[in-house]
Amino acid sequence: MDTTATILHADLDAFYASVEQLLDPTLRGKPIAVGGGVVLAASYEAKAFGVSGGMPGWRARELCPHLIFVDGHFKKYQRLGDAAISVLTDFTPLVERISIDEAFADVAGCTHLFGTPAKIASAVRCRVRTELGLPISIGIARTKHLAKIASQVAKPDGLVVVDPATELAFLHDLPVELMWGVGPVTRARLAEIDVHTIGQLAQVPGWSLEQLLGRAARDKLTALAWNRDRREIKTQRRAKSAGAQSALGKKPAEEQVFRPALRHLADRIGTRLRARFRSGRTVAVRVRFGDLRSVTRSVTLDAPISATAILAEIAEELVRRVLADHPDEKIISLLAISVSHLETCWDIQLELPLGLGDEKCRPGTKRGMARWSADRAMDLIRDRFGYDAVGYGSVALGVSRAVPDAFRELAEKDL
DNA sequence: TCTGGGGTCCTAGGACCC
DNA sequence: TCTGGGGTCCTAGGACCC
Repeated sequence: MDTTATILHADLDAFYASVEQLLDPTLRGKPIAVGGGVVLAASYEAKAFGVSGGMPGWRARELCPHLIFVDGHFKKYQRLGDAAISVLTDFTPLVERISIDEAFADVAGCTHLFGTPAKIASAVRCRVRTELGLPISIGIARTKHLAKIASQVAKPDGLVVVDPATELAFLHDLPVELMWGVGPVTRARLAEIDVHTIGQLAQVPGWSLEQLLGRAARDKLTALAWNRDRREIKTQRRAKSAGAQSALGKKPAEEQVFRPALRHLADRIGTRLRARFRSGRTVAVRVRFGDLRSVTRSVTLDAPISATAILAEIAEELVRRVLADHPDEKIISLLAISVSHLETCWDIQLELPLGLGDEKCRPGTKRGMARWSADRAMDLIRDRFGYDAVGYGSVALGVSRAVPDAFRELAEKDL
């Protein structure tokens, strides 16, 4: 077993809000929120009032009357997030990016070049601060789980090293909600049996924990509470599904509402899939009603698909099924489509110029292949002239964009 | 004043096969 | 006629993460 702490977890502090304060110095030191209807990110000054991401704007203003709302500079987030990650990759190629603003790195192989992990982390923090102007917190430990917790403890703008000799002592005093996999529901369930710290969790008998949380959760949490995290750094991760969703406000549950919305979602997903020569066998829709309860329906096909029109037709049929099963629901507030069981079809790319489809990969029929080709032609036009140049544009469909596409793209994983 | 959008993983029941 | 058990896949719902 490794006895030295070489895993870094680096996490940009209040990332979007920090970028906005960087771009506009008059915002520094003030409570700000990126977004409007919904808070997408809050500065530390705003968090001090209880403002947090995902919160409705009116609620945030209620908590913090002087809160300043700013529009996001989403393209800049992507560029600065990439730049911060590339500071890490200047030290080691063993970097696992978790999201726009967060990554693990294993520096075991480069300490002879750059010094101790703590020294490397200090250098990373210094460079991100001076070159990009952003605060970043880093945790260092022997495992990913511990490093991640350490970076949370280090925030804001700090560095915490967990000495391998005192890991359990460090871990066991902390509240359970710092563990990866413990959210509001699990935290509340644990509180019912008077378990609040990771140390207390570690003492709960296995059968009791299984009864409370299920077997997988028990196994995961006991492993983490006893510091038996065996996860390795994964430099390449491909998405297992691709989806898109759109909040609608309160709309009547009718064809003329959900058809254009589903077209637009199917188009977004199809475009992404085709760009990476991916397609999927399972299509799922989610319909959220007026009271925010939601229902899903899915279907698994014999052959994978990626054509917008086919995706849209299947999604429409699934939504009709949902509405048929819930005849009393008159209002829908959100629609989502997700495609999973993804496969890669490189051969379709090679044969496209000849107008031929590979029997294994095409969606069922010649018609499917024709649609794929038409979609690809549209994709190529958009690559040159922009997304709205052609096709089922959201404007043409009367679909409102609650959130800019640039923001959506920040959360997309590699297909 | 009523809550965004991108994902992953687990559970439980049922169908179906051997 | 009733009995058995294991494995895989699909579906719906839910918790969680960023």
